[in-house]
Amino acid sequence: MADRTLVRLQDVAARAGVSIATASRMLSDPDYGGRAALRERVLAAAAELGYRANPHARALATSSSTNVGLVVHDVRDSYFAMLSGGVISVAEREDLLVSMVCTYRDPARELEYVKRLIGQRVRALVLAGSAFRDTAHNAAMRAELAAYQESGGSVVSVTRGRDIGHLVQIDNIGGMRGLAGAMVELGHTSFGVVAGPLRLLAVRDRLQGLRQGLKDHGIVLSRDDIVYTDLSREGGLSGAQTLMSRPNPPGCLMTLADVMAFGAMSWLRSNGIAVPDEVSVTGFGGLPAAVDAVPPLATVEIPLERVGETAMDLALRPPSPRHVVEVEGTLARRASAAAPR
Amino acid sequence: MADRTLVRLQDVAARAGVSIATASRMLSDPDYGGRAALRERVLAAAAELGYRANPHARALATSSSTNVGLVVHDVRDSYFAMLSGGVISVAEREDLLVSMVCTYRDPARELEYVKRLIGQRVRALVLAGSAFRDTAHNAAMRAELAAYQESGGSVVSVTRGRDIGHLVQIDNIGGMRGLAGAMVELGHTSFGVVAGPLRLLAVRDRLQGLRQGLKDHGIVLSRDDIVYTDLSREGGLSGAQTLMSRPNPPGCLMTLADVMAFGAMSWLRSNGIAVPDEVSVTGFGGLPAAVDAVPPLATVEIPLERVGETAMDLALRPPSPRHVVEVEGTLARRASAAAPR
DNA sequence: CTGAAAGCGCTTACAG
DNA sequence: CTGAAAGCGCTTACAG
Repeated sequence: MADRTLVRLQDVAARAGVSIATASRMLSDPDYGGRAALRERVLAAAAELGYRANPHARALATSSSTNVGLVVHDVRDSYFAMLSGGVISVAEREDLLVSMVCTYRDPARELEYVKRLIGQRVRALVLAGSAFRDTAHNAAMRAELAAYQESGGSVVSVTRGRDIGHLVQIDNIGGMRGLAGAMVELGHTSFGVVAGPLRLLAVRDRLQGLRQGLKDHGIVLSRDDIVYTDLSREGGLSGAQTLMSRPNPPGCLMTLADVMAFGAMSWLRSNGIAVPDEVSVTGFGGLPAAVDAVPPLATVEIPLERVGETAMDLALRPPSPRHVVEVEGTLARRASAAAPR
Repeated sequence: MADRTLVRLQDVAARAGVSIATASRMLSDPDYGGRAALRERVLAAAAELGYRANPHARALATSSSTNVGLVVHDVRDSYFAMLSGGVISVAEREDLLVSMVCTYRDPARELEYVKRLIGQRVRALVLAGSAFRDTAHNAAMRAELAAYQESGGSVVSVTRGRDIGHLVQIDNIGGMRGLAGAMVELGHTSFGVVAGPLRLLAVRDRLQGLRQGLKDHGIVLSRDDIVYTDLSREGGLSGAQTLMSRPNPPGCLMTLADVMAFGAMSWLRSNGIAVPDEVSVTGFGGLPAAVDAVPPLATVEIPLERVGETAMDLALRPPSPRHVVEVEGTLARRASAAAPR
C-alpha cells in the first residue's frame, strides 16, 4: 500500500510539540516516566490522529516482530481448525497476529513455508502439521529451526519428531492403546484397521498404541488386518470398503482419525451394513462432529483447542528451559462401538 | 527475534563483489538487465548464503507488504474454515501470507482487528465475518476502510452491507427462497424457523428469502413461527426444543445454517422425534458434514472454498473498477426433508 | 527527563 | 549498467 495517508510518529510528535524520541518513549513504554503534561499531550495527539506505529519500522528497529507463524496440514480439516482456534485465541490475547499456512502434508511444502515464515521474521513458529518420517527432510527442518531459534525465534511443535523447541505432545500411543483395549473388553476379537500413510509419525504412533492395546489382551494384529490409505474421509471410506469386502470382514473397524471414521460409516451406511450391530467403528481425535454422528462415534477425545492454546503459550516462553507438555486423550465410549453380536 | 544470524543484502553484495544497489536490483527485479556475469554472481551468493530479504525493511522502503488480513467469525466453525481454505490457497499461490483473526461476531472486536490489520500494513483485507446491522459500527468501519483503500489497501467483503471495496455476494436470499419453495412443493404447510440474531445481515437475508419462498406458494410465516437463537449448533438445538415443544409443532423445521440443523437434529434424536418422518429439517451452507448427517441434510450448498478463492482473487485487483461477484447456492435435496406424513 | 543522531535493512531516484 | 546516497518510520544508546 502506498502509505502517506497514515500518520507517522513524527506527526504525533509535531502536534504534541515534542521530539519523536520522546513521543516514541511515551507511546511505547508505559513505565517511562517523563513529565505528566508532556505524556498527556502525546497520548492525546496520538489518539486524535489515530496513530498506529508502523510495525515494519518497529520490527526493523527492534528486530522483533509481532507476528507468529502457524503451520498446519489443512484448515479445512476440523482437527486443525480446532487447534488453530486455540492458537489464535491466545495470540489475540497477547496482541499477536497469526499467519497461517497449510502444508497438505507435503514435506517440501512444509520446509518452504517454514523458511518463508522465518524470512518474515515471525517471532514464533507453531508447527502443528504432523511430522514426517523422512530423514533428509527432518535434517533440513532441524537446521532451519536451529538457526531460527539461535537468532531469537521461538519454536513449538505439536507432536514429537523434532528435538528442538518446546513440545506439546499429544498422547497418540496411550490414547489408541486405551481405545483398542476397550474394544477387546467389549468382546471384539477380529479387527480391521484403516491407517494413514506410515510416513506420518502420528500414524505410526497411533498404530503402535493400537497394537499394544490389543496385545495387552493377547490379540496380535496381523499384516493383513491393516489397510493403509489417506488420513481423510475418503481414505476412511475406501479403507472400509477394502476391509469389509473381504471374505471374513472384521467385527471392529478401527480408524486412525475421526474423519476416516466418518468416511467409513458413510460407506457402511451406503452398503447396508449396520453400525454397531454388524461392525463397530472407532475414530481418533474427538472432533465436535463425532458427537453428532449416527451412531455417535466412539473415539479418543483430544482437547484440540487446549492443545492450540498450550502451544501458543509455550511459544511465548524463552527457548530454554525446554518445555514438554503431555496432553492425554479421553476415551469416549459411544454407540458406534458395542459388543459384537 | 534478535536477528544478526540472518544474512543481509549487504552480505550478499559483499560476497558477489557488487554494491547493494545492484544486488537489490538483481534479486528483486527479474527483468533488470545488468551484466549476466554479475547477475549470476549475485544469485549464486544469495543462494549460498540462504538470503531472504527482510520483509520489514522491504515494506518500509516500498510501503507495501506481502501480508493480507483475513477476518472471520471463528475458524472452528466449518463454514469459515472452508472459506479460509480457499483464501489461503490463493494467497499461497501468490506468495502472500494470511493473517487470520476471529471476531466471534462482536462488532467492537471486528473494528479493533480491522484497525490492527490496517496498522500492520497488510496489503489487502478480506472481510468474511458476517456484516452487522449497526449504523454506528458500520460508519466507523466504512471510514476506516475508506482511508485504508485511499492509502492503497485492497478491501474485499464477503456479504453485502459495505459500500466499499470488492464484493463476493453469497446469494443468501435466493438460496433460501429456493429451499423454502422446495419444502412447500414437498407438501409442507406448517413451518418452524430457527433463526440467528437479526443484527447479522446474513440472518436477515436468509430470513427474507425464506419468507419469500413460502410466499411464492401462498404461505405466510407468522411471528410465532420464528425463534431467534444463536447461529450455532447450540442455537439450533435450543431452537428446535422451543419449537417442537409447542402444542402444534411444525412439520418442517428450517434453520439458517447447517450447524444449527446439526444441533436441531441432535435434539430431535435425543427426544425420539424421527427425521424426516415426524419433522423435516433443513440447513444452509453446505458443510461437508451435511452429507454424512443421518439422515443427510437437505440444505443450500454454497461453494465456500470457491468463495474464499474468489475473495482472495479480487483482493489482488485494483480497487477500481469495483467488482461484485455473485455466488449462487445449489439446492441439495436430501433425506432430512421429505413429504410430511 | 529530553533531544539530536545513528542505525535497523531494504529500495530507488539521481548521477556518472 | 552501476554505485553513492537519501529515505522509509521507528527505537535507543549517547549527550546534555
